[in-house]
Amino acid sequence: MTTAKSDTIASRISRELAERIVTGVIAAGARLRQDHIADEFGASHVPVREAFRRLEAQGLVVSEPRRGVRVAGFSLDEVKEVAEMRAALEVLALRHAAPHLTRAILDAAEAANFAGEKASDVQAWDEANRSFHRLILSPCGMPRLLKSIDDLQVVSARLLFSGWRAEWEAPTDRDHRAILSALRVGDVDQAASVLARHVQWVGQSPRKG
Amino acid sequence: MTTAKSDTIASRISRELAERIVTGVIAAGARLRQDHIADEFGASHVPVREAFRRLEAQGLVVSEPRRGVRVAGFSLDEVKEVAEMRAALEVLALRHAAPHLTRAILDAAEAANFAGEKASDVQAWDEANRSFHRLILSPCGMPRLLKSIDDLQVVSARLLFSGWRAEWEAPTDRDHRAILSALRVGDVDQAASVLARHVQWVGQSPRKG
DNA sequence: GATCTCCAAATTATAGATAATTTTCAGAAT
DNA sequence: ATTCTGAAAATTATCTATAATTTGGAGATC
Repeated sequence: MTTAKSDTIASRISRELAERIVTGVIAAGARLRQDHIADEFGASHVPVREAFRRLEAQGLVVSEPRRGVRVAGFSLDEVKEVAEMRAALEVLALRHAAPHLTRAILDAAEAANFAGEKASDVQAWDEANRSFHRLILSPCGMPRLLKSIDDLQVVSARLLFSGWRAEWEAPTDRDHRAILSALRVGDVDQAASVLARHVQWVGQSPRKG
Repeated sequence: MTTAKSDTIASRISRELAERIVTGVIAAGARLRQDHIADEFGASHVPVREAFRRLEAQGLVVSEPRRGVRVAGFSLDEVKEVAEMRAALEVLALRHAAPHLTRAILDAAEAANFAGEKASDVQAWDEANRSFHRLILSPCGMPRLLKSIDDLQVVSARLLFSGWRAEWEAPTDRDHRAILSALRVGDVDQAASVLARHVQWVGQSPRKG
């Protein structure tokens, strides 16, 4: 819960800002002023600027040379774009991960899915959903690919938090189950196909679930 | 040729360092020391640090919290990984770009391809190759996707420059031609399939063409 | 009343200085 | 000779100060 003691200030700031952006505490398009943020964190603006660069790399903010930094907007088009990228990359990761998936991993993924279905708020569901995907994709052993997927997933999460918020109920995740079933019987194509559809569906309901 | 006058120092430094890394002037694994680089550019280390963050985002350097920054290595595995990511993303981009491709664009791509075949050094060939891909993919209208592809292409280029160097001759690019032919007759699937194979081939010859 | 000009305030970008951490290496102990 | 120990040197991370640029708006002009 508490920040890992010996982390750099810049990374602490970037994590905190990322969370605020994803959860909608800071709205899309809002301008981020380095001095104000530095004040708030009791730091100087130098680490704040570095945090900005990281957020920029993740696609959470956009920065114009001498005109400052603002939270990246997310139009329907952008959401779809991210969803399609995720679909393409997650399918790639799954194909490479499949040969290394063990019974134990699939069981863990099933547990994560179950946790998601029992989640009482968006945060918990998101957490479980993330775990599920990470569990079945990590064994691909492609760190750069996994990093990209992770960044895209973070951006996707903005949609999740913007759409609902208060009233929310966990959907029974048929897709996840179908993916697991297919993987258990070694039908990678089927699993990949469901995964692709699943990821794109997530990016399809910008107003209504 | 001269640096765009009113660019920020940080971005000038990051561009310059990126070029050195890609062309192999700075070797993989080499440590980058902020003060030394700052001295060399006649700047302070603050913009150097920001440049580091950008290079990190592009995957050209890796940074460990208080232990500095070093040029990212590129093992065979990493090269393959990047190639596969490129293949997946370029195919996605092509599928979205295809409906917007005009005769004029395809002609321009053909010209770029021709320029590549006549290129006398690696640099020129790389430039032409980049143009070709950019021309046929840009019309997809997905800026984030294009940015990702661009970053991956930069990383791929390291391989190119490391492998050859002095003696080098431009290959007649059958794949590019095949892609254009397929696109001209509207066979997107065929074009996508050749493109995927093509991109992965590039990442396949780490020692020998 | 609307638009333009120019100055003040706010903000970004860079420099220079300082604190904290890691690396290096000489010398002691085994 | 090899492995520890510890202090000096190098390096990273941060802070404070300054320069340069942009933003916002008051007052003048049409």
